Amino acid sequence: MSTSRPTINDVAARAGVSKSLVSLAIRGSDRVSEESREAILRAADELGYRPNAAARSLADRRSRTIGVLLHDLHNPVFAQVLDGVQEIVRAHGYRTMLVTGHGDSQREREELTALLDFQVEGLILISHGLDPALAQQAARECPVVIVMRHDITGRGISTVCADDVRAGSEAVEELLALGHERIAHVSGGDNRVGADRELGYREAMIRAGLDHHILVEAGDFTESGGRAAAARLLERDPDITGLVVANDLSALGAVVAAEEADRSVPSDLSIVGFDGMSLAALGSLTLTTMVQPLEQMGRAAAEQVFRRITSPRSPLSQDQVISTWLPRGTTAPAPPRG
Amino acid sequence: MSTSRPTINDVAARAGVSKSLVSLAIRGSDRVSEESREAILRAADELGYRPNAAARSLADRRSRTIGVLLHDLHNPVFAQVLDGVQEIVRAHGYRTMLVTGHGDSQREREELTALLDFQVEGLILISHGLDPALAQQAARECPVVIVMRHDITGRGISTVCADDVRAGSEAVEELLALGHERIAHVSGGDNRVGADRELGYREAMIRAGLDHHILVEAGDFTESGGRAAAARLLERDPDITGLVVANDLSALGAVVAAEEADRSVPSDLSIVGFDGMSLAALGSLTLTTMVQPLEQMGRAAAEQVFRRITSPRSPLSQDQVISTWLPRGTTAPAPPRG
DNA sequence: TCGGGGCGTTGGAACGTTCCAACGCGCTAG
DNA sequence: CTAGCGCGTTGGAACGTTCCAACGCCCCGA
Repeated sequence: MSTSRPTINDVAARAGVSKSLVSLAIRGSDRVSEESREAILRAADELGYRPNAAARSLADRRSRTIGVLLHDLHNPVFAQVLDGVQEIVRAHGYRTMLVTGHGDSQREREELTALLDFQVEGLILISHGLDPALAQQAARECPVVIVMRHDITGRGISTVCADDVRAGSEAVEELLALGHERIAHVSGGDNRVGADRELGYREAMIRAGLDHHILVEAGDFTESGGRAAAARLLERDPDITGLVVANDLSALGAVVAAEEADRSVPSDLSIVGFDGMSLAALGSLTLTTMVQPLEQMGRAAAEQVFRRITSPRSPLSQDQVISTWLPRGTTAPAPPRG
Repeated sequence: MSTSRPTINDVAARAGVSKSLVSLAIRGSDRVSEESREAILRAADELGYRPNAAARSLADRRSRTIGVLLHDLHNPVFAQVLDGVQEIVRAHGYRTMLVTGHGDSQREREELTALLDFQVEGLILISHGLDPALAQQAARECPVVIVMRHDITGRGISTVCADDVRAGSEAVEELLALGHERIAHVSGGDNRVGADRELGYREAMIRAGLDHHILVEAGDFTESGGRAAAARLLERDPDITGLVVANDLSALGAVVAAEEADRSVPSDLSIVGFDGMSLAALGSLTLTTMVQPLEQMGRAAAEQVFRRITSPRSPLSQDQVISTWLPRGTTAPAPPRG
């Protein structure tokens, strides 16, 4: 027993067959005699043989791995999308390789590079801040599917998104139906998802003839960003009764800001988020939100990747999924005019 | 330009040098002349050359990768530990390869196998349900550090844990100090972390002479499990005024159960969690908890892995970190006896 | 003038696997 | 009785990289 790992050759020697036959047996080929198979598997077991994944992917020039770039792991929304991705990837006998960029473009570039160095056969990008150039460059080397933003296009890029503009409008319309008029918006910052939801907000306000009540402060999809932006809004216009916040995490922050400003939710102030993250259903005040089918988006993305892997000429898709209104504890009819 | 990727040989041909020199130049060796380096880097750039990680780790016999097994990604606690791990791993110029087992032992075995096939140089295991045999087997192939449970030992295994027994006791003692006596416990189920926190609870109750008020229901570290267990406790003994819940996620569930049982938190019922997960600080009712230094635990684990990689004979450590009481919105003095 | 040393450079071997063409054997059909 | 076939098996080449021993060259000192 030497210091380093046993190889296929060691197994072959021990079983008294050739390395080729060991290779076949290990992979479960049916063209190996029962006798040989048995001897080989026993030898492998006795030696503690473990196939070397690097040598494998070098020899067959494929890694059987899908790379996934996530914005970060703290927003549980990404975990939900990832569950959908993993389900499909595993069903295909592939593995996922997961990296996060923490919203830092330089770091996202490094992580993406590492994935491509690993010869991932497909790439799923789930990061609202993503630099389009990075995605386009990656798409020259393998199929790329971008989740949650549709504004990055190019050769080899498919997308899976929600109907963010419409969802933005619907959030407003539901508040209108509850009698709210002074509805303000905490945006998601400088990225397409945020911009779309904001656009939906603005359009719905205009359609309702409430242009003059349009009021927006920039958040950044984090809880603290949402809290700060909501605080600024409540200071700018104390008469606000409705708040459409760009995502659930920020909306949770907005709830805190509301209470700090002595507004009780939902009786004084209604708050709506986006995403439907599972943790927002917890706590004493469960969040009203525009739910996105997160796992389904993950599954759709993975399926598209495999479609493109198996037939590279298959058309690029631009999937869109539907968000739905989920009223919970943070919305109520507008208070009577004061 | 063939259909497949350019290799080091293509770069060499284009730059008019040998592949060996390209290899050196790409890795930034200083024994390459300025002239050659320039020609090589230009050629590589023009061809879109990308080093093949599989070939590299095969030739090197090292992957420069640390494997991390996470229980799952939905509990943000794991993301926090992971942040600490990544910080150290990146500082060493290594990469992390992340997998999750979702608490399924069979799946954890598969994922661990895949990591070992990839020749990870070290392994960090963060999963309370982990099968000890898996860890022990893995430890025969590379350094293993287990986070959050100290009961798995063996050759090649180090641990990084919190002082769970003491933390369990301290949670009780803080409630005692607030005047509570009927303090019940939602446990974390069949694993060591849960068992330790429960033990701490029991010991503190006994020390306080409150043996007869010891009351435990089993949760499973999830929000729904915590909710159900808390509901059972409140039904078994309506006079409970304090609830020590095995982790924050379950404690959030317990808050919901309390409200469903018409108990207001914290005036009727005080609730304490464990972990200090960041999302528990959100919402209208921020959770009182025994905080663990999660990122620090991640850093400690990664540092221990590298210590063992660089000097394999270095001693196995059993790090313990300190949990601290963090009073927030879910605890209050005990209500007067009814 | 020549020998030696350093420096930039080189080809070949190795890493552990998969693929491929080809082998020998026994069996069957002609 | 033999040609052909299928089956289980085999060695060698390939995958893209790193490492190593050795090369030629130039410069310096003797």
